[in-house]
Amino acid sequence: MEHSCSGILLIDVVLPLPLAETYTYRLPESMHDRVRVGSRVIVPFGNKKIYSAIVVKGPYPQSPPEDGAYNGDERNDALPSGRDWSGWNLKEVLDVLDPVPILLPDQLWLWQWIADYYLCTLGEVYKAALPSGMKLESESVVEYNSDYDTDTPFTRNEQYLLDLMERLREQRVQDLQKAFDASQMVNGKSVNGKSVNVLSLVKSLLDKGALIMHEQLKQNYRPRIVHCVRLTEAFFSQDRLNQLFDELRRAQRQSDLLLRYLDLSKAAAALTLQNRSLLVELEKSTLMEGQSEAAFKGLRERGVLEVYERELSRIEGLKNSSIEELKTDEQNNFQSSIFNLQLSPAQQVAYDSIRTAFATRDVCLLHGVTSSGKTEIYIRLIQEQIGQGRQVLYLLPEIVLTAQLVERLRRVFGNRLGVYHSKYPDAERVEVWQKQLSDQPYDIVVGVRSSVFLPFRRLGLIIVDEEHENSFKQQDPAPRYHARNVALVLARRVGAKTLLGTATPSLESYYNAQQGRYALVTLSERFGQVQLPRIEVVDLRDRRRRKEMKGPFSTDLLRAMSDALGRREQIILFQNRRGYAPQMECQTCGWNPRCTQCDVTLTLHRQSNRMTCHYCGATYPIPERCPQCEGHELVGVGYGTERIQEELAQLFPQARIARMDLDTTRSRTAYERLLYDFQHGRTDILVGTQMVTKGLDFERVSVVGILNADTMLNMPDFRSYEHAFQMLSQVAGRAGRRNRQGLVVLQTKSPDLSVVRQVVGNDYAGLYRDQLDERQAFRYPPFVRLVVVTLRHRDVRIVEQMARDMGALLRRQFGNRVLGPDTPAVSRVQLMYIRRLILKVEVTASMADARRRLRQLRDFLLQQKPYRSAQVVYDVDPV
DNA sequence: AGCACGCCGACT
DNA sequence: GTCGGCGTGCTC
Repeated sequence: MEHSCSGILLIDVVLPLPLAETYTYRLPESMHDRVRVGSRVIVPFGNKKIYSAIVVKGPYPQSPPEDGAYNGDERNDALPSGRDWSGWNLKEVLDVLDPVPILLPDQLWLWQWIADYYLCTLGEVYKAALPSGMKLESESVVEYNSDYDTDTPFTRNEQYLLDLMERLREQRVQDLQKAFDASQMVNGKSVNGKSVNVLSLVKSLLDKGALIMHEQLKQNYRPRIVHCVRLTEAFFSQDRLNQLFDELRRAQRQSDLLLRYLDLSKAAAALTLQNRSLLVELEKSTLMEGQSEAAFKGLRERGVLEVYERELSRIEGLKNSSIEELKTDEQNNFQSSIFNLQLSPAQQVAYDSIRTAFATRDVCLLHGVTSSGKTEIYIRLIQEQIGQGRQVLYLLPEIVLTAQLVERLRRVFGNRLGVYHSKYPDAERVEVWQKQLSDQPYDIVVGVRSSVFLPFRRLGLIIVDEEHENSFKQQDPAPRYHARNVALVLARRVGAKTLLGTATPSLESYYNAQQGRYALVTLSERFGQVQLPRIEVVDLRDRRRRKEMKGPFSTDLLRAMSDALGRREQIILFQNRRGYAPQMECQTCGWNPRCTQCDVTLTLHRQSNRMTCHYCGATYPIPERCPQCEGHELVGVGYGTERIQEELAQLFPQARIARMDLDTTRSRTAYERLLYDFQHGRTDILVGTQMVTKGLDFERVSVVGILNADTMLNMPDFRSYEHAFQMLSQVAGRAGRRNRQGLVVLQTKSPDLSVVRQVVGNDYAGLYRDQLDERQAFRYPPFVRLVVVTLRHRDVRIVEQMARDMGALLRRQFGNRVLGPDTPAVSRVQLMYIRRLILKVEVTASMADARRRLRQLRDFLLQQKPYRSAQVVYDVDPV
């Protein structure tokens, strides 16, 4: 088949690397018709590496016709126009992965917008945008050369490795050392306690030709295998099961798990009719949501349940189709109540207002107090969009995306709902992506930050729930994008509406609403006549003086807690520090252990019995004696969640206490189990960090304790009051569900701060007014845009000089809109010294112009000899 | 980001 | 004398 413009065709691609440029490759004739903008291709890059790259331009002829008839792809005008490659020996594309592009034109446009706005490269956006299973990268593999004739002499180690390689066949270079060491271990060899450098052995063997090396693409996509669970033959009888439940009287979790299995698999019907085929196939992961792995093991060992593997077709997940059928009675009731979803009068008014607003406006801010039932309104809006053949993207901050919410939405939307979550296996994300490209995409996708990158063909609405949450902003690797703002840009591009929902709007969004840029809908009534909690402020200094403190607990709080426990109600305690004690101190000389790589004190963790740096993650053993004075008494100072939990166990020995923080929620299952147990009343007190503040709905929580609000109130950040208000209001909102008013005990040393009064009075308007005045007076967002410039270098003197130079250069361009350089509170992380500058750009000024200058400045500075090994990071619109 | 190339310290 | 440390420059 002849392509319309035969001859040599080129394409420009972006690689998944932090490189500013696109790269041009020659497209072999056989691929001419199989590549389009948005396709992935395999290309060689550098000496040996192979990557999957994304086509951003072409295919286009090598030399444009004289008359200039060729315009390139009109959607990619923004990309650098082709240059003359004649005389160059361009590399060839090795393979085409997607004849049908995996990116839609609007997405590529969005990538470019993000790269421009957030001052990063397209490659960095590529890396963030695609699930890793879709970004292939090669790795070096070495192999025994069987054609090799053995007359060259080898050293003993070489011969040893060669023998090993003959047995192992293909090995990844990065795994070799491990394989070598392991083999030596088995053979009881020890080379004077010194480890052999395998890499150099490999190199000499490669030189001698005894080994051969080549590049291999990582096999990242595997067909998805799911583990399914079934009841064994032996227990497939009503009588046998009854007997079993009897045996399991003392194994609560096992019997719960079994009940759940019987429930979800519809075993009841199957058992009554003695017909196995009525059983619904059940994925292990579905069964295990919130359950204990140990309990599962128990049932397996009893021979009750068995596991089998099943390969899933790429698109049609078993999970979705089966879940839809799995309905317990409770769920069925819930479902019908959702389907004839009766909105309360207040909800109805809000819903109508949003619809009216959307008739003429593109963005609407829904300001609804905690527990006002925003989700029901979302569901209505989603149903409406689906009814019109449009798709919906529902963005949530990571932690709020719980099994709880997904199950609830799934009951309404069944297999029209997709979930895009970083804690799910990557294969799942790849599947969601592929499904979105298929002709039967999900109508609604619930997802975290990165789901703004998913392809949608008919996007009608983006819901950004908990709009104020800072986790929508990506912090560390570039692109440092804000998913809410990207969502707004995407929606405008594709003509979709955006709904921002929250109980505590970010100042920016509320300001935009006040300015008339967004419609504003307020929902100030809690759903089902639940009252807002009463907030009692406890003055820590006063209680300390009056000796009314037991460790970190005021007697006020303890009284409220024991009352609640007496009524069999639940309690949430919020302490924003994980670990046992945030600091350690020698009782004799006052010495504090510090991280060797960072400028911070170490946190004591009792669980691991080590000291941990919360900045770089390094851990250290606890020294026996103080290295400074030889003293023996090294004690933890202050309270982290671990210690709170421990003290509670002393104070309330009968209460069941659980802790929820980064350390107890490493895995998704652990996280879900904590929530599940709390929700089902298996836990009385839940102690936790920020995590407990996020949109979790529990029926029986009547007391919320904030142990120390001061850490939040004293942050040296112009947003600290805004953040404190958000966090305190959110955690307070967990208290008080049905028929009883909840109580929040807020402990602080500064009870008179206006922000504390505003939290108590649920006075968002007051907070907004105060903060806005301050932001205006001191020129902070939303009146200016900020760009934080961070400089890092291993050498203090260089970073300091560089910061001064950067300051001078910035001031030459931007005058007094520059603050700094400053030394941040944590001035060194992972051996890198840090300095910081802040640029304020008036919202009326051209941000595009400022960004261009910033790019130039960075390039210029990094070209200076002493600064080459420095890092310059721009954070646009920091949070 | 890799990776190769190139110039200075502690070891077979 | 060499191995190997990481500073520097390049990748279509």
